[in-house]
Amino acid sequence: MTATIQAPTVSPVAPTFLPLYRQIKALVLRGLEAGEWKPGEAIPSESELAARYRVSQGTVRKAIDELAAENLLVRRQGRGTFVATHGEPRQQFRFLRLAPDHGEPGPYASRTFECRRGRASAEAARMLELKPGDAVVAIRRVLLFGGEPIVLEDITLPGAVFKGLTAERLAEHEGASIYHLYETDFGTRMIRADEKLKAAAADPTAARLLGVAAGTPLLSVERVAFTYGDRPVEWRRGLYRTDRHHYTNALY
Amino acid sequence: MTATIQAPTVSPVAPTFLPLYRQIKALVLRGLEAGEWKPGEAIPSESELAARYRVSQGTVRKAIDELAAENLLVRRQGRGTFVATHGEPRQQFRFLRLAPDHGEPGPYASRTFECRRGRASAEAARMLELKPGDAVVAIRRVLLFGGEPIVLEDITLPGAVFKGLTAERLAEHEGASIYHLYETDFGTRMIRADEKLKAAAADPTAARLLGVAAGTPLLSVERVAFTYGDRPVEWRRGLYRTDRHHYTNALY
DNA sequence: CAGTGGTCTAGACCACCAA
DNA sequence: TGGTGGTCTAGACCACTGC
Repeated sequence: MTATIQAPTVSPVAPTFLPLYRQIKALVLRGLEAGEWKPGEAIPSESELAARYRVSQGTVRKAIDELAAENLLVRRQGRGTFVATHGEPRQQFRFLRLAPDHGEPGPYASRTFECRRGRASAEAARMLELKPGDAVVAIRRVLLFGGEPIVLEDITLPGAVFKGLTAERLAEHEGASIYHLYETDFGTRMIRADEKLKAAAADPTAARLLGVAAGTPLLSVERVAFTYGDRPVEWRRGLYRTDRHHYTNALY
Repeated sequence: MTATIQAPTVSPVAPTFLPLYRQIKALVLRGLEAGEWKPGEAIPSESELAARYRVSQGTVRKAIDELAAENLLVRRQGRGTFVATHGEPRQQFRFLRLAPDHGEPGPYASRTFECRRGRASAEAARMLELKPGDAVVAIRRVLLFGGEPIVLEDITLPGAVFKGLTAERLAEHEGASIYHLYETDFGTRMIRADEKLKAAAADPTAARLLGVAAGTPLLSVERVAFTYGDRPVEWRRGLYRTDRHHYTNALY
């Protein structure tokens, strides 16, 4: 059988042949993007999708395999396949790679200093693919571990997407992942992020907020987070105290 | 068919059921570990392995899929499946995540200052799972990009594994990945590494070798690299200048 | 052209979960 | 017990490589 769900896009250089399971993957992805199934909900069973798309279950399976490998879906044997969410404890710290040098991680908390609406700087506009002057939301907060301030973060969001975001709403959400808030209150699911790390000296403000001396070396983590279709929806810069913590990374 | 290559290990908590393809994977892994096929060489075809292990080709395929996903094997359509190697250009910088802030990466070079044999410190012993006082090789070198010194690295290796390693041998190898040298000259293939990142102030020595002022914030990258069976075989600490470069990371 | 990996199918059966 | 994902098989055909 050489069923073709949609004619393979003929583009220069790129693959001249799009496997059926990739087409199915694209269709499921479109459903996810359109919100056909919400985060935490189950998508239809493999056999149901196979019937819907007129392909074998094995083909659907391979499509879902890839989406699960990309952390967009979560398979649970005997129960079904679910749309991934940042609400579950396991996903909570998926994007925060900080670990204590010794012992177990202490209790986590966040303190928001600022949450105001403003206009995108040239840099913010470039990072978020906006036009300079477009509306943005700027958040400044500190993350505490074991009661100690460890991370100072400046988060910039496109104002058009995050309309009703206030300091109060953030405070209510205290303790949970901010990505969960994006998901539940703004229908925006984070799926991927790029980070650039540097070492930087603490300026007086950062030094005060983190409780270190000015000039102390800090780990600077600049992150752009993306939702479906590689659309950037968050730009943040974090300054990490690394005297008793470190940023972990695994290479394969 | 419910063929069982080896009785599933009955262990507490752990899976009470080991799928056939995992057993095949373990067997292929054993072959890789034993050097049955050398880096860069082709392993037997899927059908050949299927016949050898008395399973279907699909089962072999799934085993190889996982090994390829872990970068231990490389599939090349129409040609075969090959043992991964650090010798190919594509693998060259797999473990070096540094990128210039602007423009293309400049030409790469390394300069080795020191390569001496010594005894493992308590810390080195812990990192490399040796006993304090065991033989080690200590290397100090600088990595240059576009002629500028950017990284200062101290590498510690278990002396028992790296017997004939000298500064001369390192110099001859100039320009290529050091992991390629480990592979070709010492039969030790790096497959995985864990990194811990911190910010640190440049001490006088580091400052001199990197051409910055003492106290300049540097990115400290501590890495333990592993070979088959999660055996640590390299411990290194790098100090990165991040005034015009940054460490990149992708989160999924 | 032969040989390799890559895709797709159809069907059987197993492991797991919830009701 | 029924439904879900997970495994395994056997066979067909396609895409790619090298001779």
